[in-house]
Amino acid sequence: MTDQSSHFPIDYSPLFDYFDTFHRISKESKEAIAAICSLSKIPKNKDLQSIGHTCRTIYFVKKGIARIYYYKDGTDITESFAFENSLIARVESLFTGKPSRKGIQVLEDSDFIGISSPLLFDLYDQFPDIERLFRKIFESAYVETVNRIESLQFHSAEERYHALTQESPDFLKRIPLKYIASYLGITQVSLSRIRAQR
Amino acid sequence: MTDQSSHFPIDYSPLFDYFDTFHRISKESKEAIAAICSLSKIPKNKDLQSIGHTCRTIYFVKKGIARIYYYKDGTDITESFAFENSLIARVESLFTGKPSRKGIQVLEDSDFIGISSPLLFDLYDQFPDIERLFRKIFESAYVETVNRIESLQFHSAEERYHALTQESPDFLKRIPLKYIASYLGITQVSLSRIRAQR
DNA sequence: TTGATTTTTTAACATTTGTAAAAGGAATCG
DNA sequence: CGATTCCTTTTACAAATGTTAAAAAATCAA
Repeated sequence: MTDQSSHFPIDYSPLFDYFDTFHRISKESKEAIAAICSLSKIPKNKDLQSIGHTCRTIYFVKKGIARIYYYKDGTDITESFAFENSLIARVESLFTGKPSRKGIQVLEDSDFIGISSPLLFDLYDQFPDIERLFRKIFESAYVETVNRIESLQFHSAEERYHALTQESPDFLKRIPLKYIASYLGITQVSLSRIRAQR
Repeated sequence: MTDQSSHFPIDYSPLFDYFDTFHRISKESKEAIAAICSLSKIPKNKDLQSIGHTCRTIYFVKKGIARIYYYKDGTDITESFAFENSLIARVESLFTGKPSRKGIQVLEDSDFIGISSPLLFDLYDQFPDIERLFRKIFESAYVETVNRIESLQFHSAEERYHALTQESPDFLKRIPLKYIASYLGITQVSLSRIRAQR
């Protein structure tokens, strides 16, 4: 446990409110989940999880923003962002057990509730409602990812940028453009050009 | 039930062998799944599922190839392919219950085992091992999709083409290039150009 | 506040990819 | 077999995006 994590009393209500939007679970199940959580406070620009380690924690963003990133030929690329009241994990490592080539970096001073994934998966046997809850959560994330493929596969960079600004104006206010560019699959220069026209 | 589907005795062994690679389920669970399956034989170039309908069937490809496709500004775009011994479904409709803008077309004379998804989801309550099986199947599909995003987000068309030819030589042998082009996120002309160099 | 650092924009040019049209090949069907 | 249709390649040109470098703007820290 680092000095950034703690087992001091945590307010789990935002997490459980989030869970409720997918599937309601019993009081006992909530207690079982609470027992495998810890709080992490990470300052701006620091890594919550570093590249090369296997993903063994699913994070709920209580406050702040995080991004999953990796390097392609030395260039920093953002795979995804997570705002308040959402989960973030490097699923390609979480579900395969392999080390991740990706890291999680924090873009503002942020608070996370970390859920130990090995312990969580153990709970599935005893609490079927927890397994169902996370099944639904990841099914929903899967759908989002499929829709993102459609966006990358056959929308122009300009279309993707405008879709982003309309759907999530928060992106522009809170995330540096250099990170948004690679998220959209383009360079920072291209993004500047798109923003300049009009 | 169309004339292309039947409830005549089906050989489920390829399906259950496939399931076993994810999670072993009981004999009773297998029987319960078999009870909600039907066989579909679809001739080359016909649609297995047409655009506009809600996805209520998960298909296992026993023989042949299928692709999920849609139209973007009048252009036919392939989202994904499925070969023998894999599942295919329009998940963005399956998990949301909304009508799909996508269809499933068959590229060779093909045989499918169709699993009714509403009936399958009903089985989850009675057979937790079935829920776990499909949880793992879709987690795995989710991981594939995340990896595909990485490919589309920051690999050039040429890199994507060469990766495809190396990983799945079957693609080139069995799938028309016009479908492969849009799957890679490029035009047919661009693909021809990439193939021509060297 | 000031100076240093980081982020964003701009410019010039190279490369990749798209578009449209035509030609060549391959497959299909009577 | 021949004719038709569909698939793939090629060509020429246009548009989009990448690369590199520098300038401008914004942010950060002392």
